Amino acid sequence: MEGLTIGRVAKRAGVGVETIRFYERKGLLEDPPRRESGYRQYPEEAVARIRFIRRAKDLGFSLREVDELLTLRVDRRTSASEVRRRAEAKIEDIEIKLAELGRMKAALVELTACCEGRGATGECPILEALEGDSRSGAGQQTGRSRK
Amino acid sequence: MEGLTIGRVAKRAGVGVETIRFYERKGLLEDPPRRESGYRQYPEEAVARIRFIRRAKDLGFSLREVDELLTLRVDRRTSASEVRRRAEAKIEDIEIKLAELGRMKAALVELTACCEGRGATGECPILEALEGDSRSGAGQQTGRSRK
DNA sequence: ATAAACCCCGTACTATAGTACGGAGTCAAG
DNA sequence: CTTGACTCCGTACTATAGTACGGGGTTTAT
Repeated sequence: MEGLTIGRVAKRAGVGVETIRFYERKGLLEDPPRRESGYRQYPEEAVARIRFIRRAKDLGFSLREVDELLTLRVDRRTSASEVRRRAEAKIEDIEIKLAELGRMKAALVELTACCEGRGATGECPILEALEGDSRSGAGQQTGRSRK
Repeated sequence: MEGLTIGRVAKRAGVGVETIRFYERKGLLEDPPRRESGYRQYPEEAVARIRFIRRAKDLGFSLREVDELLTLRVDRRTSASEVRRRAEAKIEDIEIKLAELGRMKAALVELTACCEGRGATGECPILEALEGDSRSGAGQQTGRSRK
């Protein structure tokens, strides 16, 4: 048995078969070799690639951006300096995300501290925690009406 | 002039007017008070709230998750311990994202180092950098436990 | 007081990222 | 050699997150 079938890859990567074919159509996964029967034969690395796509997507990158990340490599068409420039841009994107996630986490941590400190009657929503502590009172009332 | 018009809020938050109405329909923004003419009147805080929604979305949270983040507050319907539990779950989500972003950044940094070192003929794609290094840099302690 | 700019609402359309369907061929076990 | 699971392909459908449109009323700047 040469290579993995699409179903096996899907299972290992934790996605559906359809998703793999979809990524292939989008150019995120290159077309794998086929058996005579037409069945796709994937190398082991395909699993890592798909997992990467998933992770990046969950971090707020679009599939287009993921593709840009994945094709960041030095080859005959792309100079090292060009790759470097693009990689640095991506690093900056990531640093912004890291900083914002950090702030968000800090706000949540403060919020849990809030819960600890007061009883069941505080307010302390995340936005206040984020802004530092704007002003007291003035709390918006949430008119709950889920769509 | 009492409060901001939807257009002003949109401009300050960096979104379109339609997006604000959309968030309102989705329950992410509560229905603001109106003038007699029917015009929405927003308080200043609405801008921060919309910016928060945008940031969180760019970090890979769905609008539903953003809503969950925004409604994390202690009020009469929600006990402090419940809020605490939910907040802690969110903190864990964020820590996972932080760890993955950290790894991704490390891989990109290694990639740029690659570009530096070799000429225009290397390969060194991001997946290799990710799988390859394994034990240098990448300082995030991910706490692989849980779930 | 008039025109430009803004806002109202509902509806319809778009892009992204999948998911599902269905008829046909293929593979692995019993 | 048959059966059931898996694969092929194209097409169609879904959910999410907006965007655009169009016919009106309202504000505001000249």
